[in-house]
Amino acid sequence: MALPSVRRSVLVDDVIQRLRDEITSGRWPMGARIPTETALIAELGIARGTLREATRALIHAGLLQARQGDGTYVRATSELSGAIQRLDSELGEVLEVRQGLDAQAAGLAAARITPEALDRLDALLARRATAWRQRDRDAWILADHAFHQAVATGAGNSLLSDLYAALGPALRRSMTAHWDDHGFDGADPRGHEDLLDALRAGDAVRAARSATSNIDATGDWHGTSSPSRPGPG
Amino acid sequence: MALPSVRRSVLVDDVIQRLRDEITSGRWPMGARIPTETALIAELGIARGTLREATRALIHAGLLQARQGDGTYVRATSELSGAIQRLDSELGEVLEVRQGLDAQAAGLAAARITPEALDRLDALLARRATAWRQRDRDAWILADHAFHQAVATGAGNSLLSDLYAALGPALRRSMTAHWDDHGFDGADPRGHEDLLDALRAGDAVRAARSATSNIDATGDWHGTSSPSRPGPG
DNA sequence: AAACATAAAACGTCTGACCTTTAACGTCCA
DNA sequence: TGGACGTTAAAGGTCAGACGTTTTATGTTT
Repeated sequence: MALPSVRRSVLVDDVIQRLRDEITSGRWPMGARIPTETALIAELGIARGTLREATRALIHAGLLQARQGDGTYVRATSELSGAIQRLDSELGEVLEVRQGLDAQAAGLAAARITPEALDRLDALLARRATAWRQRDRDAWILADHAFHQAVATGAGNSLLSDLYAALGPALRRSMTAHWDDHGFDGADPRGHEDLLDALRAGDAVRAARSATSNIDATGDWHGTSSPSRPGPG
Repeated sequence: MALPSVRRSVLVDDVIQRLRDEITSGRWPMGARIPTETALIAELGIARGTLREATRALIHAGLLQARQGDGTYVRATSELSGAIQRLDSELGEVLEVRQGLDAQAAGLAAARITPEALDRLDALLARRATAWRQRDRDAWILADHAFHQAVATGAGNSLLSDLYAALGPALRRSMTAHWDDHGFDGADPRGHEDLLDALRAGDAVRAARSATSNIDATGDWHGTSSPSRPGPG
């Protein structure tokens, strides 16, 4: 017989899917405490061990977080972040990937970003500049990353946006580390005004070039970056 | 008390880490059947439920695959692939992300790829051309993807390479779907000779441009692609 | 009002049993 | 001899109950 087996689904997988749906659908929002094991057992009509296997899978995936004596909470809505962090890549590698995504995001956003998103980018750029003037490291990193993330979101590609978000923690760590090594001298005083202009003009080529012009962790093969200062920005 | 709790590690997490190490270290190679639950219980000195929670986590992550009545097998060495597939992104989105990674990979590879890798690229290109002449869809898709993957690997960035590999299944599905819609007419008869030339010359800018010149699922903002034929290539 | 003791609730782990599926073995018959 | 078939052992899947550990809330005391 070559019939590839009906493969009656494994109960645990159904439960995982069920719990996952509650999270991705938003019925269990970020940060919320999900029902207790006892409650879920009763509602789903399964044994505790089966439920625990399901929740453990989602905990490992990064979607849930269990706290003994307290409860289980929604920690994320995508498994990408956890998976990427488990690779614990080197900082330079993360920056290189970010650069590729940045360029693509900028190019796509030039054609798709909405006026409202452009306004938000403007505000984020202002916050970034303020943090710079005040020499506020954490605020600057946060604003810079929020700007880039907003561009990625403006690209209208949820996979791209999710990927960028998943790289977020590693990127912030990278930024902080770089900062601790070089201080404010190592960072880029320039803003992203040029990129924002390009997005406003709908100029994809210029936007893509601008997005990568002042980040370069590996040698400046993009040709437009200043060779002497390879800093995050 | 503000002491953020010593948080004595949870046993299951230790077990997960232990199993994960066996996989990533290669002691349990791809496709191998891992020891039986009974054996692992004895070796680790834990209860069956605890072990099952650990294995279930890795099963959901895509590293393991359990088959009732048979055993548990190593299915992958990275969790990225499973996480990305669970997003079930639209085909166009995957192609856009691929485009960004392609450009970055090509640019980096121009500076880092080894002569041996270049030879391999040459061979893959030949295979790709042969498949095209013989109108062998599956062989063509396989060779094309292998070429791109080899470029990504040649970039000397393991995160980039892993990401590209993780997108593989979705990309192949995308290719196949595109093919079923358009047949050989929709595909790109051009090869990647220009890209290979650029890599050989160490010309990063040309390599990056060439990598994205003939893929375009979203409008040809890269400026060098022919506007009339948006096909995978 | 602050500090301490107590109890309840939630997740963590263990034990043992039984079910379902698969693979391997051995037997039987053409 | 070789294939078909039935048996059986082994592996993962599910259930049930018990007890441990941690956190939070409660309530009492000083």
